Parts: sequence; C-alpha cells; structure tokens
Amino acid sequence: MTFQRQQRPATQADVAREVGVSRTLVSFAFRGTSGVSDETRLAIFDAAKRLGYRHNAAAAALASKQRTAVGLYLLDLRNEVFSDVLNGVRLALPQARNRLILSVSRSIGGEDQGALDSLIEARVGIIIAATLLDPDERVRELAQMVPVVSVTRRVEGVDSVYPDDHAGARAAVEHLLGLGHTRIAHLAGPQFDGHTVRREAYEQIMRSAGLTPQTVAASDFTHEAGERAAAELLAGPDRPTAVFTHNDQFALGVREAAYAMGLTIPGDLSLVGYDDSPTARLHGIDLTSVDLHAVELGKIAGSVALERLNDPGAPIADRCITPQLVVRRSTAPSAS
Amino acid sequence: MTFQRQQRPATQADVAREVGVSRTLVSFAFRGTSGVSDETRLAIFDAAKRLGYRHNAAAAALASKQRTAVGLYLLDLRNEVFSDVLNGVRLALPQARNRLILSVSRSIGGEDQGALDSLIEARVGIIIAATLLDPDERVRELAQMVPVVSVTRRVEGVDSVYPDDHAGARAAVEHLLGLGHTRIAHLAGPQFDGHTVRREAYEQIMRSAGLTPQTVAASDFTHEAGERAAAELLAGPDRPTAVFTHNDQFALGVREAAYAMGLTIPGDLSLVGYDDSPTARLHGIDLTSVDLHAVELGKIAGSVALERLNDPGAPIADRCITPQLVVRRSTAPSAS
DNA sequence: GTGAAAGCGCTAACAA
DNA sequence: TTGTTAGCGCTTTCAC
Repeated sequence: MTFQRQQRPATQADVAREVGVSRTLVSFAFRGTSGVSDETRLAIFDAAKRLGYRHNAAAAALASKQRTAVGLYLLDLRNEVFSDVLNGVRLALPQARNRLILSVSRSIGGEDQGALDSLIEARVGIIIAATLLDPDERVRELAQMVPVVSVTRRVEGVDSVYPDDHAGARAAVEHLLGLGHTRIAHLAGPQFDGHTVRREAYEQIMRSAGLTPQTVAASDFTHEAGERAAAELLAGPDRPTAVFTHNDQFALGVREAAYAMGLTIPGDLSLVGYDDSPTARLHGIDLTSVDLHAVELGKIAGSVALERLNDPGAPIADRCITPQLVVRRSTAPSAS
Repeated sequence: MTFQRQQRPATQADVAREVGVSRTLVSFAFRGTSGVSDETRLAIFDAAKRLGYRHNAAAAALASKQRTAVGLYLLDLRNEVFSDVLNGVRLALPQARNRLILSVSRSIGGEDQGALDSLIEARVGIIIAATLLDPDERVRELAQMVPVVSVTRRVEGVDSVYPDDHAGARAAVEHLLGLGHTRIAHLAGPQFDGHTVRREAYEQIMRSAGLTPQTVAASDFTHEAGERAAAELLAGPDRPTAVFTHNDQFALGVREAAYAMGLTIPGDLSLVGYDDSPTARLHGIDLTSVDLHAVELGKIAGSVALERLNDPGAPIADRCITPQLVVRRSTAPSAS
C-alpha cells in the first residue's frame, strides 16, 4: 500500500484562485492582518484546508526579511544538562517564537563551526548556544553575523547566562575540605576559553587552604573521557581521597573507574560532581553535586533572547546564577 | 562594548558586483558547479569573505524547489533513547544532507501536531520521527504531505524502523519466569496506536504460562509518571515479585518507588527495563534491560530516509530489528 | 475591503 | 567560461 504524494504543494495563489480573491487577501488572512472580511477569511481557510495548503515559513521569512526562527545550539544531547536547557528555553519562548531550529555539535571535544554554520544559513534570528567551545573572539565574530546568547559560559560583549562557577567550585571544594580531605583532585574538561573557571577556582581554593591542587583534564566532556582520565588518576601514586569533577558525566566516569578498581564510594573515595543531573539523584548513585539550575538557565536565556530580538541595541545582558551544592551520599569524612 | 551588526547581510549580487561578474557565476561557484574558471572562483570566494557573505539556505531551497533539510522529530530529549537515535541518524547522513532540523515534542503524554507542523512549514524533505504518538491514520496523512520514517514504531504504509517488541518482551518475561517468578507485573505506557506491542506480548506470554497478567499504565513516558504508577502498584495487595517495564525511565521510577517503600532490588523485587540506556549500565543501577539498539535504529532510519529521498516511489521500507536482553543485577530468583 | 505590482535571495534553463 | 532571463512562494507598499 503506497500513498500518493501531491505533485505540487498548494500555494497561496492556488487558494486565492479557488476562492476567487487575490493572493494578498490569502496572505493577510493567514497572518491575521486586519482588513479581511470575516466571510472572506472563512472562505479562505476552508479552501486552504480543502487544498491541503501549508504555510511556507521559508518563503515567508525571505519575503518579509524577518528572521523569525530561534536557533538552539547544544553541545551534547547525551548530557542531561543540555536537554534541561532546551526545556527551559522552550518554557520562555511564546508560542509564536517557537520555531526552534536545533543544531547539535558533532564534536564534543572541540569547536564545531559546521553546526553553527547550518544555523546561520538557515537564517535564524538569534542563536542560543549551550555550550560554545570556540575562543571568545570567534564567538564575538559569530555574534556580529547573528545575535548570540551564550549559555553556561560568559563571553565579554555577548549576551551571557551562566552559573557562578567560582561559587559552585568553592562550595564543592569547601565541602570536601570540611570533611577533612586534603588530597582532593580535580577532573577538568579540555581547556577551552570560558571553561576554566571551575578549575581555576578549585586550584585557588586549594592553594589558599595550603594544599597542592592536582588537576587532570579529560579529552572531551563525555562520561567515557572522564572514565579514562579517572582510571589514570586513580592508578597513579598518592591516590586522592576525594575528586571534584567538572561535570556529572565525569563523576559517573570516576565512579565506574573506581568500582572497576575495587574502590568504594564514599568509603575509599569521596566524589562531587557538577550539574546535579537527574541521574545524580537516583538511589544507588546518590551523587553529591553542584546544581547549576540548567532549566532556569534555559528559561533566562530564552527571555534574554526575546529581549535582544525586540531591541537589538539593548545593552549586553550578563546574567549570573548562583549554583547550589546538593550533598548526597557520595561524600564522607576522610578516613585518614 | 557592543558589536555593530551589519545593516544588510551581503547577497550573491553584492559579491558579483564586487568581483565584476554575474550573479550566476557566484551561485555556481558556491555550489561547486562546473563551469567557473579557477581564477573567477577564487576571486569570488575572496570577495565573499571580505563582504561577510553567507549562503542563504532558505532562499536556495525556495528557488531550487528542493527540499534538502531533514526533519527529526523526537518525543523526549530526557530519554536517552532519543539522543541515541539522533546520533545514529547523524552517522548515516552524508555531510551534504546534514541540514538537520530538530523538533522536540512539547507533550510527552500525547499527540503534538505543533512540533510536526513546524517541520512541515520549514519544508523539510523528509521527517524522521521517533516516536510518534498519533494514531496510525494521522501518521499516514502526515506522510502524504511529506515522507515520514517512523522509528521505534511500525506504521502500515509508512517507512518504519523498529525493534521486534514481541521478541523483546518475550525475552524479558521468560527471563523472569525462568527465575521462578509468577506474580510478574507490567508497567505500560499510555496506550497509543503502535505502542501496545510490548504490553500485548507480555499479557499473551503470561497467559500461555497459565499466569494472570497485571498491567498498570503510566500517564506518560517519563520517569516521574513511572514512579507514580509504580508507587500505586507496589502499595496494592498481592504485591508482584517482579516488574517488567515499558522503558528504562519507568524502571528507574520503579526503583525509586521501591526504595522509598523500603523494598530492595532484586531482593524483594526483580526489575526488567526496556531500552538498555546508558544509565542502566551504571554501577549501582545495574538494570536488566532489553537493548533495542537505539543507535542502530537511528542509523537505519537515516539510510532509509536517504533511499526515500532518492526514490520517492520505492516500496515502503519495513525494517525490524531484533532486540537483546541484557541481564544485570536487578533480577534474581523468586524468593517464594 | 480588496487587488496589482514589485521584490526578497536564490537557482535554472538557455543563450552567447 | 560567462551572462540573461524568468521564476520559487511569499510579503508589502500603494492604489482602488
């Protein structure tokens, strides 16, 4: 059983012909512009339905020179943070603005111009990006072509919505210090512009506590990369008694690496993640983590995007959200 | 510090004027069409760069009447199955076809015409949908407007790529039967067209084993809905000793509900999920689950989409993948 | 309340 | 190898 597809999708001209009015009227009717009699409007809708007419958003955007769609760039869909951001963005956007074009990075380990290009070429009106790995300068260049709202990362000169990573890292490290840990390691991500705050805060706080920071960097931001880096870290000499990771994916990687070596958590190793993803909350995982309020970040990003769309000349938005440490059962007093 | 945006984005006409050639040449140069001298081509690229020219995909699609973009409809980003499908699709699509427009449902509990409409109005060439909740008839109507590849669900008359849910459910239930369980409950999703196979298979297999099926249906496909349904199920009389759930999200919900009641897994309750999501594999979760090979489903869907695009008249694809039970530590012999 | 005509940025014959 | 011309489906003055 096959279904024959219409040869040529119906256009406004077809509808106009069917009803016996001009194309203009049809266009007006569909956009709710005043100046169409109710009678005509109804007749148009009726004919449209009969003909299976569908509004062509691309053609409309071209003709009106309006960039109506919102582009959403996400680094990695497997990381729950990004789906939360998406959900937040959607909550903030009104129905009308809900033409969301999503683009997901192909490379979690580095820059990815391709995904952004596709958004630019789709002529979106604004790009909400979580998380850009490109250098600040590149982000600013991008922002000259199309407005950008940077989420989870602050970029000077570009609308930014991000967590106070210094405060977040401080809460995490101080929690571990308070438990008596001294050999606290940090599992960082690859060091891109704007993604070093957690690491720097960790190192600074360790130093002010008179301790030596020990940082290892994973090759990208995935669970797997975290696990590889953790395996090395834990196998090394002077194994840390606690690890603070750049994100929850890494923390899950550390868990797997630790268990694979026969270590227990928090018995042999205390663990603090970052994101407070849904997985962290599961019984059996119970990961202590820094909640960066991803949904909230998304919501704010959405509203910032709307403001920018309405007023291209408005001052740059700089919205910093305070994250919150959520203590669960992956951390315990130091045994030593 | 603000960055001035260009008033009017450069067009091919601007580039042509700059170089002193016709618009056609510029168009040719950008699409790699033969018939442009290397010298001209280079001059064009150079000028384009200088002017900040960006190809306008929307205008190009309009003019060429080609529907180049691929629309991807996903039910729920928080469910790892769907990100896996996305990743699979992307693996299958060649670079050129990688203009992926993603649309995520707003309602995990029911139909969602809005998300599909936005894909239609964006004039995508094909929609890869995972998972459609609409009635079969509606999906077929949709497929008349634009080709559809239905993923994780078989729809008669529409290209479909899906797991053999009967076999998957059988493997799960027989595993539990083999462990000596007799009071095996099933946590089903809301009963939409095409989403009843797992449930029906469960009930049929229970009956052929001379047992009484006990099915409860959650209100949508999320962890939370699963947890609510599970709380009721486990609090009821004649508590089951094993639960087989429609998906892993539900299984995670059952876990939480069980632990909240002081039950242990698999001590008091054996649990089998469906999806074999990354979370299922975590130490501390160790969920026995039916692997439906989501990445593979996505890959096949991508290649089916390409075939359909190349040959609109080809026979309907019907690709059924055999899922695989992965036994972990959430199932144990029945105590009774 | 309605329509005619021009044009959005691009592609696609067809000429030259 | 290059240019000319005519649209794609829609919006938008501006006139009736």
